[in-house]
Amino acid sequence: MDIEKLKGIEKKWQKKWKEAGIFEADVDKNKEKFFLAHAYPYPSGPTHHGHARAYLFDDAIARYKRMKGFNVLYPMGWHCTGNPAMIKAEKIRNGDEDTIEKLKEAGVPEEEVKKLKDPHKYVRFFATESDLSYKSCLETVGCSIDWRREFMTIDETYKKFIQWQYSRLKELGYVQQKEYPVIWCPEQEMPLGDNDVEDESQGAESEEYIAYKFRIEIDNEKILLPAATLRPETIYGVTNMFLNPNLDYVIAKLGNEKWLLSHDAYEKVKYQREDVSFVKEFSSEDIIGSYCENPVTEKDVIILPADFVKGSSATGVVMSVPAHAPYDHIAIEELRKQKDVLKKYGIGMEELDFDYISLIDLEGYGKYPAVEVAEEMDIKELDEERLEEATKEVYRKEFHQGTLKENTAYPGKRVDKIKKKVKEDMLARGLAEIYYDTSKPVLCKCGASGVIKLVDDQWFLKYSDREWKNKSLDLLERVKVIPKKYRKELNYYLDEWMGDKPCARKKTLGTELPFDKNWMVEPLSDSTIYMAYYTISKTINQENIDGEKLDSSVFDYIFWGKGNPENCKVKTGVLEDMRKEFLYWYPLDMRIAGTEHLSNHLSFMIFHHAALFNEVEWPKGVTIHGMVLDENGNKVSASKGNGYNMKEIAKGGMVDAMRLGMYAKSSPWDDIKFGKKEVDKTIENVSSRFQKLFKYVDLIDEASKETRDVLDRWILSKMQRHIKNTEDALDKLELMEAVNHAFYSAFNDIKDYVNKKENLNHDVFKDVIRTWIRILAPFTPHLCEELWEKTGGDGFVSEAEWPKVEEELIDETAEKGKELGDTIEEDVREIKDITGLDKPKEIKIIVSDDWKRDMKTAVQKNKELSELMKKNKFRKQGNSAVRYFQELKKEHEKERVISGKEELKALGEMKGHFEKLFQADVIIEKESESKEDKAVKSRPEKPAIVLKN
RNA sequence: GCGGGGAUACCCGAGUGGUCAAAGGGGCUAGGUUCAGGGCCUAGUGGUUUAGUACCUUCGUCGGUUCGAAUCCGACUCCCCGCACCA
Repeated sequence: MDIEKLKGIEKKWQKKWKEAGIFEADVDKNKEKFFLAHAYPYPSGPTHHGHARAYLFDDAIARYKRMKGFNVLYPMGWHCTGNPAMIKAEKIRNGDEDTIEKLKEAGVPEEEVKKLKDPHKYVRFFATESDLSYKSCLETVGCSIDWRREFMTIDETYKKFIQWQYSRLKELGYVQQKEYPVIWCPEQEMPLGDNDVEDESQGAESEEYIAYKFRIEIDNEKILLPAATLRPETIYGVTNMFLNPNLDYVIAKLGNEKWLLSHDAYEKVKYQREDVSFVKEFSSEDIIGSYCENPVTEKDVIILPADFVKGSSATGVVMSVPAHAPYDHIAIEELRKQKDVLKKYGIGMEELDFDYISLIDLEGYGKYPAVEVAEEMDIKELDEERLEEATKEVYRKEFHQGTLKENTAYPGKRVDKIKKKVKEDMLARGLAEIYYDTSKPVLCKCGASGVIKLVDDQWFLKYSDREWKNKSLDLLERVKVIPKKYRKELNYYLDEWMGDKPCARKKTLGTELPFDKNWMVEPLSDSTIYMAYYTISKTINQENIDGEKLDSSVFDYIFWGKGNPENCKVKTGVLEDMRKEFLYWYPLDMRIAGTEHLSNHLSFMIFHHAALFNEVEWPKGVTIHGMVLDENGNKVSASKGNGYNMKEIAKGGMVDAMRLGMYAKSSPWDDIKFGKKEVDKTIENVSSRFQKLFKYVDLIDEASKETRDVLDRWILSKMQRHIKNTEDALDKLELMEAVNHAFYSAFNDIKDYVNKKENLNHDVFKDVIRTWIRILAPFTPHLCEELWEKTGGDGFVSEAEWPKVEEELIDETAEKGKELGDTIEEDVREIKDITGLDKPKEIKIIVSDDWKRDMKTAVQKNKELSELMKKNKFRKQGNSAVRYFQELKKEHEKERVISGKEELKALGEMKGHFEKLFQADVIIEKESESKEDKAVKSRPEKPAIVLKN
């Protein structure tokens, strides 16, 4: 057999598997089921070997479980709802060259690219309909999927399933409508995600300011100065107000109140409230130098000029708290020096002579932390960057460690604990309003400036609901999380981090909310319990059930057993079948997803299962897979072009080599560095071993029959251990460990066996090879099918029974004997090195006497010297016995000691091998019968060795 | 900032109290397979040392617990990942 024959091997077996339908899973009450579901892929672009790795994890497990006798359900669907495909399609429609070029580079034929302007075509192309698609990728690498259950999330039938889910969640009170601030493009009138804004704007968030309404009278009219801050508690420390004399301000009517705002702020606030109208332009210079009233303390504070106040940030009205804000402190210091400015506004020096008001106690600082930090950092002027740093420092410390003083309404309270309450109190008293702004300026890719818009009819999933959270935590507690380290993180997300989540969007590919046709279900929110859909999608596909027939009563019956099947539009028998499938396959045994999905898909799955299903139907396992990085540590991705399309690898017939390499690289949940170069190298390396494997298989026929010697017994014993170790590793999902045992260790042993054995034992060798093929089958299925067939296996190896460990073949003595042989080889080599006796004519191996073995066993049992020396067999050895005793005391080994007879036998059986290896006569003798001086040096399992010329 | 994870020899990467100078792979070195190369095989790959031995130093840094630590505890330094309405 030649490695060349590997070409085409994948296709050959994939075709046979398909024809035989061996991965199609149906209800079988006589078999235990195993249901695993990988996160269904979002087909946004071409696939590569990075994708393959994630799914190969599942495949090995699915194949192993199948061989272990489980009825395995391994399905796949396509998550087509969402925006990226829509946006890409739109770009193609608009002739965006970059997008088109990238697709061509990735291998999309020119004439196809044009067709992808339709988002539905786009997702189909990358889901199933091309060599670049996910389906092609999964099929090419040999994933053992039941394709009859395939579906897309834009199928009418699936949409009905989603609508059922959302109706029921709403009935449970878990879906609610409320106000919500979004970053908004005023030009396009749509919310802006990070993908929609220029790079420098990415990461911008909506920030909730509290605007304190300072009061002033202008022309006998009460005007409010809304000073916006993120630190509501500092209202007690305000010494003055800052307005920018060079900025455009307006007076605007908000409800019944008149506010003074920067022009920019006025434009923004219109998106946050409906009752906003323009009154007039206003020059801040008219009131700089006058006083306004702090709404909380009711004290008057002076309005000072400040160039640094920006119109684009918050309201353009700034309250100054110099004791706790370095910026304010430095601004006042600066102003004190600017006599001409003060004079211009008629501000007397004495008016700047106010004391700072300290309101927060902070350990390690005096009354004015802001002043101290500014001094420490040696900030003397309005150096924006460094003041920003200082501000953060003060803010952080005061927030986490500070306590409010007597001059506030919250004396003794920790800032971090009371902040929220201060805000609520002030809002309740009508002294302040919420004002939203972006954390940094947002520039939309269309060129417009983003603003915060308050959407008032957004639908939310109420993940903040304590009862729901508790139920979900209860579910999590029963879930087996692999690897364990992610449980903590998951627990944190569920318990603390997750809040209400908007679950609907205006514009997206997907499903309408059943109770509000203005909204579509947001793409993450339709991927929560789809594993349940796999249990029925087979029937839906086969019976060609129309979406229209799937109203909520159908799902009520299938998933809850509620209602009367007679009243459903689906035929009763079919409905019963679906119900049976669901009951049989659920719960999900293993859910696989990437780490980035912990805080969304996986958490959502837990929440939604907790809400909608009985405890017995709750998912039982969550497993994380890692991703593939290239040699520079970058994620392998279609846009970077640093990945292989699987078809390229399949051409050489090397899919299995790549599979094995991937498994061996690291644990499935860890990231692996596996760039193109490394893929090439790995394939080269593994395939050379495959070559050897073929050679071994060919050897079987030439092998002769013999009685089983120590090497035969050893290799059989080792194979039992390899079975066991592989099995144990696979049960823990430790694929790397499993491959290390099943492939590398077994390979090394078999190689060793073949090298050392003079005449192969036909029976033994065949048995070994056939065991080997089976434990390798989950990893390299195509290759193993080929070899299985060649070695006369029945049917498919994919369906073969996982080899059972035959306890009676585990032979410790043979293992020890073989080890002994290895040690002797090593020792002889070493002695030759040291002595320079390069080609000894004779090698004497002197096996230690039995009293040494007895003493070793005795010492292992913690016997004392005095006790032992009472025995004749030790006493007659005299001093040698005492010295040996002391030597043994230093050892920690607790392994069984083999007898001198066993040792002699094993060595005898390997004598021929030694003679061949060293090209010398080998003499084996007992210590007591040897005339060599060195004989006394022999130890149990460590014979003395004498080389002679 | 919040939460989670990590630091192991030239490189990648196992290893959670003694059996650890530390798996496996790669690289490198030497020898062999006898004609070029590759492939394959064998051995070596912290240091000193020896008829097959023993000792010393080492697993981010500094301390601690222990008869004994890469492994446990504390502090520190550095790195990675997630922070949502987006798949």
